[in-house]
Amino acid sequence: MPSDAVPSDDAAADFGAAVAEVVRMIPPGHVMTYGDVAAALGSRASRAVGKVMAHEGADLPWWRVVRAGGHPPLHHEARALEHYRAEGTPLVQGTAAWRLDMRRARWSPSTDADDPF
DNA sequence: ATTATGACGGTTC
DNA sequence: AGAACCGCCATAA
Repeated sequence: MPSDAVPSDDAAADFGAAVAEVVRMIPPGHVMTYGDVAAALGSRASRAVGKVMAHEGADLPWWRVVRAGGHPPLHHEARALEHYRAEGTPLVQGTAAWRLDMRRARWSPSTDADDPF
């Protein structure tokens, strides 16, 4: 049965696993934009990243992945806010809304550079 | 191959 | 600040 393998599952898991890996290495108190995550994979598929999160993000700290500009993931801002306050993510106050302080919250995988290659 | 969609990004009005 | 439009990439049908 090993000769069968699972091509379709492998192909999708490649991008999905890459996204999951990057998201999992984001430290608390910091966030990455969908575009940054995609850029870390060498792609610009910010949308594909979001789709992966929606599908496999159930096991990932999805709240550490936000949109550009400092806005949290759509349909999840309330839940994300709880996590940000709990982890000490720098937030900025608005008149009727809040946003992340990208200047401090934005983080990059190269910052911690655990990757030898 | 083609079409439509998506937890997006950026620009423009 | 909010809405509209286009661009970009990956996935599903």
